[in-house]
Amino acid sequence: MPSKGTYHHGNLRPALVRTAMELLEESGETALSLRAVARRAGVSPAAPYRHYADREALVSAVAAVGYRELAERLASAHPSPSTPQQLASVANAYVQFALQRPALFRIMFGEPCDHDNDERVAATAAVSHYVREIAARTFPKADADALATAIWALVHGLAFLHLDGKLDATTPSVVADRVTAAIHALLTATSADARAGAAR
Amino acid sequence: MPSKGTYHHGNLRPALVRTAMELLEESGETALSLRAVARRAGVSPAAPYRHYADREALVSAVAAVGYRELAERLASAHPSPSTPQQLASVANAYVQFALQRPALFRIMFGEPCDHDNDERVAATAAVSHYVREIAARTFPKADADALATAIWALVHGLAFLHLDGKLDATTPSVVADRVTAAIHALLTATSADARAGAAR
DNA sequence: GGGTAATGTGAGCGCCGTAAACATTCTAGG
DNA sequence: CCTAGAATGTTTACGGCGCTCACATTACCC
Repeated sequence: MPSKGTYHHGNLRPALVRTAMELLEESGETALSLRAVARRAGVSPAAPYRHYADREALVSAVAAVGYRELAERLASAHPSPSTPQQLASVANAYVQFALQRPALFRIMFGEPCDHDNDERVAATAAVSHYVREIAARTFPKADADALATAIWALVHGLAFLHLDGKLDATTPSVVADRVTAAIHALLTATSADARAGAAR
Repeated sequence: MPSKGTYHHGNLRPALVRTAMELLEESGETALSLRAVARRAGVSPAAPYRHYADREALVSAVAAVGYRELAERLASAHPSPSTPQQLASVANAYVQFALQRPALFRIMFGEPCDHDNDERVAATAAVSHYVREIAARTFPKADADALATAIWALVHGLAFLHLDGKLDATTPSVVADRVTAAIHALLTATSADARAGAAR
């Protein structure tokens, strides 16, 4: 039970990532400086170094919670998709996440990641595994790895192209339609399975 | 015919993008500072501001030549693809470009782009149009726009996932195989056309 | 040739990441 | 309980950055 003299913050480490997250949503990725985070957390510029080796380490921590939130979002779109439509809705959730939280998404994927961050590689591995599960469940006869890769890449690419305005996105619903259409095209690929499960 | 007293560089504007490009290849994107570019170009830190409004403007110029070089690369993979195999080879060129020049690729796609840069939007529009052409030629009966979007997204996503180590890439040839496999899956999608043109 | 626009310089502001030395608080072990 | 050390936070400082402004130099056009 802290909050006495305020010399020691009491719970800085998690507070830093939370603060960084807020700053990210409010002011974009360029504003995410270690000093700004410290300032907003009410602490001196050097304090964060007691908990994170450098700026990159903090950013990685933020990215890690981003991965978790993305995973939750996908799961809530559909807990365990096994039909093409369900797959499409998960794909949509992925792209919507990217569009609603562009700065976070860019931090997660838009810059080189240090491979020795366990928290981060674990989180991304989880997403990867999740996609693979979906692919295997939806198209049991297909090569799960290849299919999962293709699906993830397609969705990921859609997210990034929209994020960069390369696809003249307008409203979210237009984006959604486009995503669904693209997914639908891919689905038809694994013909045998798709014909059994797809609506049309 | 310059090179007298060296007060005036004589041709700074293009020299800046060239220098920036070199710096990018040698030292990565984080090292691409306006000051570093000016230093290497043998000019004072404030000089670039006579030619580019700010750092972002110079980066955009670099990105624009990146788009042109990417377009050349794709064209040289195959001038005007009209079969699935040719399409796959172009896709491979795209991913290889991303892996061989990661810093440039990230500058092109990994950060928000200002929409009022004519040079840049023109260049990206060219790539977009090129992809659409390929799609239309390879699968004349398909919805060219949707298909082009799906193909570009798939390839773009593959590039980025590899770039971020999300797909445990090993050798370039492994990457190539994966790209080809993914493309092949997508190709089968537009069933009617594909069955006429695909090798199997 | 001389005036004006284009181009480059220098000094300086405020921000950043990071390090080192120092201060305060927490926590175990005697 | 009390004290030594480990944690945690502060201060100060350094160099690099983007960017601006006043000024110097050069090029170009009448």
